[in-house]
Amino acid sequence: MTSVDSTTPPSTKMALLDSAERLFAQNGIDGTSLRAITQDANANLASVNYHFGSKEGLVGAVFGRRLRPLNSQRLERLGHALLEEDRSTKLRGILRAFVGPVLEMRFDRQRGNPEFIQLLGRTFAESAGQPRRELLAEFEHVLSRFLAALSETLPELEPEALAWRFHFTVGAMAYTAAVGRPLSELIQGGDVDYSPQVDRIIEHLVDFLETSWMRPDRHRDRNGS
Amino acid sequence: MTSVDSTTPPSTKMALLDSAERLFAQNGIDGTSLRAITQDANANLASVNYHFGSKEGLVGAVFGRRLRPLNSQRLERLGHALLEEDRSTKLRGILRAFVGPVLEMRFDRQRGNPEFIQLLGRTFAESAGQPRRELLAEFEHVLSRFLAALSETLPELEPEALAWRFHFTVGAMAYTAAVGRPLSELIQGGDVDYSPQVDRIIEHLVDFLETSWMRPDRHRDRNGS
DNA sequence: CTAGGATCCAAACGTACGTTTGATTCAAAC
DNA sequence: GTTTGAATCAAACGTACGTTTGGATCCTAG
Repeated sequence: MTSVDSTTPPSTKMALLDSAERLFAQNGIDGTSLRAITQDANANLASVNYHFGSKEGLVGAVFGRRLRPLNSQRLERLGHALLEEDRSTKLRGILRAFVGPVLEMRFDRQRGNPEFIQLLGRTFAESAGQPRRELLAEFEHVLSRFLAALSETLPELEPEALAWRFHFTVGAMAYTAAVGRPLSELIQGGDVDYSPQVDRIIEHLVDFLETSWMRPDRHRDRNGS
Repeated sequence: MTSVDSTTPPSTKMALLDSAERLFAQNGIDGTSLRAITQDANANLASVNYHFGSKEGLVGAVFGRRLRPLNSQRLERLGHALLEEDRSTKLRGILRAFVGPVLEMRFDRQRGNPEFIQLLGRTFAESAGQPRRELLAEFEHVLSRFLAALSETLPELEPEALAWRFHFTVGAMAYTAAVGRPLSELIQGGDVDYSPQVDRIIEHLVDFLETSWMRPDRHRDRNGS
């Protein structure tokens, strides 16, 4: 379930990727030692440097393995969404194409890799202001495609409003993916399994976002500070 | 400007807090060594353990110094907002009381401490799923007060919808505070100073949130999975 | 059967970390 | 003028880290 390719035999390389992904998500990248990873994967300490060159190489491999399929799926769904005619339906489709794959990978225990998404959000927050260049490059194409789609669907929106709304959209999604349960419950210390509710959570979020995106822009002639 | 109390002489203790806050925000808590902090503060390596007992003690002091005033300000503004009669105005007031102090502290170079907010968001993301207990305890009271206020203002909202909307609200705010500029610009690598636009950003976010909060709940009889 | 490349492994290397120690400085109290 | 306690300081302690090394082991092609 954890290995991305179930046909190949369980190689040391894959075991290292799986262990690293899980431990990175739990304790952070810097907080995870190669000793912990290799021990978890039943591999030798030197195996990481042999297979990936360095710890940094391992980090890149962990991200690349999941990020490529994730973004492909987003773009494919975006393509379908753009075929819609009704404006509201199209908007919902775009938003769903953007947040769906991430939240499914986060909450769906069957097909998903919850820990990778947690790692993704974590890494993004850690690098606030100046994200890892590799990570940003991987996203750049996808983000611009979605921005273009939203701009076409809501042509009356000014660029500034578009930018901020997209920003808040990413924020709500990333935070949901990173924290994984409502804050209110986090306080009470509950322990509910949210994996059966994936689609419900996605609909909650898409509802939340769609409403805000449809709102007319009121900031045409205000001034800050 | 950085020290919280400008009347007292520049003590080693305050210098350590200031340096730690800045370096923690830049490189993370684990990524910042006591040697870096004490060097930055022109203090001796052992001074941290003398004044704060341990590195963990220093971390707690860094958070406590800013968190107390921040949450006091939130509750005070919440009190004023609750005096409003018009529902929409009251809702906007509550949302502004919640996100305003954080974003002002993030973007306002005059009165604010941008780096602390960055540190806050970062720490929250790092601890995804199981935040630092101290940090959560500090917030618990504030969060429940805001949840109660929102529930009273929008009594027709079901608890689940309320919980998720509040969750998305925190997400959009936290992400904005952590990243600090629109993603679209982050890709292009721009270098605009957003500090003069504090109020504008807050209004964008409050608009975004208010619209979603006002939406009627449509999930009364759906089922997940 | 055997060469040779890929893989694994135990051990060690140098570096950086948080913390502790014991001496030293300094200013107020008596 | 002496005492006392807080504050500072250089130095060292033990631990953990990422990486390197060089030999052992495995597997496959010739």
